[in-house]
Amino acid sequence: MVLKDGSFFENVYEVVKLVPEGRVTSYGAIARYLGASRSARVVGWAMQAAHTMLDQVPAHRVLNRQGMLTGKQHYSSPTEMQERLEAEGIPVKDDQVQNHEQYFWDPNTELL
DNA sequence: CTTCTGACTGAAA
DNA sequence: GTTTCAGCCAGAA
Repeated sequence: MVLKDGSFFENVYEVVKLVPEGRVTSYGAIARYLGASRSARVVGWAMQAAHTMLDQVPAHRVLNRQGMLTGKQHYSSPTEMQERLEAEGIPVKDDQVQNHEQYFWDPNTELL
């Protein structure tokens, strides 16, 4: 997989864009794929910047390791993220994805 | 320059 | 099972 040798953010965006529809991933998985397994925070922080990016980044598919919609609070509407996930066939309850392991998409394992 | 914060994670108690 | 602590990095004040 050829990643852009630009800023760390672009790498994050690229990976997030690679997330298949109906699947979800975690900040740590992305961070680890980029070689910064302990920089998951920066990934999440990059998501915040993604909101200002012209490129559409499916940040709604990025959750924490618990499968909880930690970032829904940062969306235009707190329900946008949940509804969007449900629209892709991902059941969400109490800000938490049901069977998140089933929908989990690890770039290190799936994408390789 | 220093300090703080954060859409996180993993280990330790 | 829960709660707490430390580490990591980029940007803003």
